[in-house]
Amino acid sequence: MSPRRSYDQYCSAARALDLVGDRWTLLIVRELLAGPRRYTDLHADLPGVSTDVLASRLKDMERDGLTTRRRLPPPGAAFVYELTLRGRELLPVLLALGEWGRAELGERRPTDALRAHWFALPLLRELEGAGLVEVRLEEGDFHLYLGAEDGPVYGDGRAPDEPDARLVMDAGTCTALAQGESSLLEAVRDGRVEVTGDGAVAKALREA
Amino acid sequence: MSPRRSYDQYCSAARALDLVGDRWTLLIVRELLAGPRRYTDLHADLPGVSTDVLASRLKDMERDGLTTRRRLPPPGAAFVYELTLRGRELLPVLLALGEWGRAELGERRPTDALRAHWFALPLLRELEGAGLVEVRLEEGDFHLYLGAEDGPVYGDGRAPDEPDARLVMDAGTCTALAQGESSLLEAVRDGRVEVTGDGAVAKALREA
DNA sequence: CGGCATCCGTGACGATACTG
DNA sequence: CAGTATCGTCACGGATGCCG
Repeated sequence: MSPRRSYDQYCSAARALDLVGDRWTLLIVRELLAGPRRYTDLHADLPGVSTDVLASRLKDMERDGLTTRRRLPPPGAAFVYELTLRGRELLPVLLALGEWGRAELGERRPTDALRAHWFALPLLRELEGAGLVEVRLEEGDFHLYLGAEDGPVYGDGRAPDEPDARLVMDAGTCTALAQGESSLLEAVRDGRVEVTGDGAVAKALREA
Repeated sequence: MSPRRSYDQYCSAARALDLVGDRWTLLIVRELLAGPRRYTDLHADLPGVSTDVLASRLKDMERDGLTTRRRLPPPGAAFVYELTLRGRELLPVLLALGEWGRAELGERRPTDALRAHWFALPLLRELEGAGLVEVRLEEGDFHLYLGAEDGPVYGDGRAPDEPDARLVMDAGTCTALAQGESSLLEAVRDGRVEVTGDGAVAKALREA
């Protein structure tokens, strides 16, 4: 629990940084945009964060209305952390940061951790309103909920229902997309992304 | 000089936070969006930052290509710090943070510092493409460059040239705008903002 | 006087160990 | 599984000193 070290500036950006400017906080938000996660899962997908800092951040975020802590129903009764609506509204902040950070991404360094759903953020803006999209990579699968009013923005693993589109690509194509070196449309056109599914987006992508 | 504490994640948002996630960095960017500033001016407009941290951040930012250090011409030959193009590209990040932080702004606390040009950020999106706009508040004046390809995004004090529009408002109206409680258009319509000038925006605002 | 560098006390951070 | 406890280290904030 931090004693709230505020910038004490009457500026909305400074106020935002008072709440989400601490180390790890925005990356926790990025993880929780994938839906409810348990403490251990968060810790596993945030390599480098110490257990006490993660616990402290989750308490701060709950106190500040960004997350809620909920007990899962009996079989497997664990606690999960979940973004509130207010927390999910941080998506534009992460999108802006991710857009800016593309130029710094470069090639993957040997020390860089990687999770499949981290590729969700750069794809979000290219698939606006596409419904449910499943993406299969060598590193794993994830899915995107596009146009959803509430609930998670993306999720780990395969889509829970039949997706409107399914994208299969190799690691190189995926990193090129993440770096902004090529657009999704270009990658599809070059045959580097295999598109299946019956949704409108799947058809639009195949026709392009 | 920091030994670069990276998140080591192959994610563009994490990469961005590697560069601008340290305390004070994004607020220094906010200050430099107002154009070249001297060390002492930065220190004065960032109450709470210690001298060594400010010097260290400026070095890091220069090394990372966000800022440049330049010597002013002879009369008053001081060093000024200035954003590079890459640094100015952080504007969308600050806009997203500012938009999200509006809900946390509330009334001004007794401990809150305030500078007139901090009100520039919330006004930027409401005056898109408006040219040169001067704003006069009780706390001081500032001006906005809207639609400029490069150069500062806003500046302290009155506009250097005849502005396309000049806005005069009281403190309450300005804080209401900053909080998003009312739009600029509404405030003009309610007679809480006095609009003068011959530019297209000035006329459009007056007619609304 | 502007632009830092140094020193120092406090607190945040990261790693590991441990517990209900 | 979900954290708490402990500890060494480093970053931060404040004050002061130095040097052009």
